[in-house]
Amino acid sequence: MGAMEREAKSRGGRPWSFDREKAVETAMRLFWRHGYEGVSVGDLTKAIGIAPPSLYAAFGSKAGLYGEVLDRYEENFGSFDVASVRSAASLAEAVRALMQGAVEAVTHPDRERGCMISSGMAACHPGHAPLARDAAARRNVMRERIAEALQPFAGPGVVDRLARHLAAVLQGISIQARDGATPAELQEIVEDVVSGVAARFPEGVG
Amino acid sequence: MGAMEREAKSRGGRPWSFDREKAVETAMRLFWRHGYEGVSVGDLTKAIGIAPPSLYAAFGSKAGLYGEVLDRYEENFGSFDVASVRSAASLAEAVRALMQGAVEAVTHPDRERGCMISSGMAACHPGHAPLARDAAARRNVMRERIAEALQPFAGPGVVDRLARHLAAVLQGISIQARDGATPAELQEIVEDVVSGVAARFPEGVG
DNA sequence: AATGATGAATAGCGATCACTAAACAACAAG
DNA sequence: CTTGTTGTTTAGTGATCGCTATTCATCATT
Repeated sequence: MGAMEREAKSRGGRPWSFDREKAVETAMRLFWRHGYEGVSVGDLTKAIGIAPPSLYAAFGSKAGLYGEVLDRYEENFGSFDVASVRSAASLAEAVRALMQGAVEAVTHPDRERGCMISSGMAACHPGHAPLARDAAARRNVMRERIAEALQPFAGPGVVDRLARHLAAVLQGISIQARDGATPAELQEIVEDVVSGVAARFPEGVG
Repeated sequence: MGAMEREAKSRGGRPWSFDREKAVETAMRLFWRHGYEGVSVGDLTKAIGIAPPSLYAAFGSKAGLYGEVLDRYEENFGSFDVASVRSAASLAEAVRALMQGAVEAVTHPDRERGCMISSGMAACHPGHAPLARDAAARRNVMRERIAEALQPFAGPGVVDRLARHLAAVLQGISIQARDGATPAELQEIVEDVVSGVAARFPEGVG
């Protein structure tokens, strides 16, 4: 049984001179703002405060660090409040809860604007195609998570189709947030979508 | 009056060895697929079939060529069929015409998928910030054009707000088209948006 | 043909890219 | 201590980046 998880048992040797978590966080800030191709290894090492070999020893490659950043991003910012969505009183209210959370996330004053997953790695150098595929896969997962969260409110056909619709709106909201749209303006989009859903699915619970 | 347009009057000297229009088209294909930072000057000169100095003589810089590509892109693909939108029978039908055209554009089998403006230059190296600002400005113009096309169907408040909503959906549709969504799937998004608009603005003409 | 203007080709600029070999430093275990 | 392990440091690797000085080729004009 036991999941043989050996606690950070010292393996001997020189300890890390930098905080790995903080390094990922620093890299996230850079990648979030400038994208994968807009950040060089030199930018990363300078911001983290280490030399290139340390970065490669810890993360393998620039792409490896980027992957770890995306994992961390999804853990911290990529997931909406599923509970508040599923406990909504109607499909329209569930959509509102979901989208309001997203608007707050992409316009949070203390963070970079936009969503790393929604509008990240849209186009890139052919050599980075694996990263682009990974980004597309993460967008797909995001859409599936939206569908799951809406499960209680309608049948699978309606839910999957609506999830794609909402994913599109959220991706557009991410871009407009980057472009400087105000939270109020983005909230208007949310209200319009909610109104449309409410009109088409009046009060019903699947 | 007179728009002093002097026809391609030979100014003496060696003539261009390459077709400038075709060069822009070739560059467009590359930038469209791989983004600005994903295409090198070497890629461009190799694809066009010229040496770097010729590219710089003709376009000034990589960024200059990119700008010319975007101008050309907007002329050819960036504008929807305004006439068919404005001649629609209702606001909902106008929205359908507008969005259907966009879906066909971003999933055209003979062209690169997605929209260069909608999902281009979302994040980039700080040194390319002017290009990112230009891209954001073009997205803004796109939104204003949508609003203009919808003018006949509602008051300015409704139209501007709806234009932002539609712009977001179209930006998301561009990303999903790149990610491999089928035209039918994207068309479902359109129908959902149209249904919502129809429900909220029944048959009315502003 | 001679002249002047213009584009094209060769070759290479300095800078930066992602990445690493080799030597040193800091730990645990013996 | 010595030995082994591991991370850090210095100093670079070759490749590629966007771009250009120079020279040559091709045109219109004289």
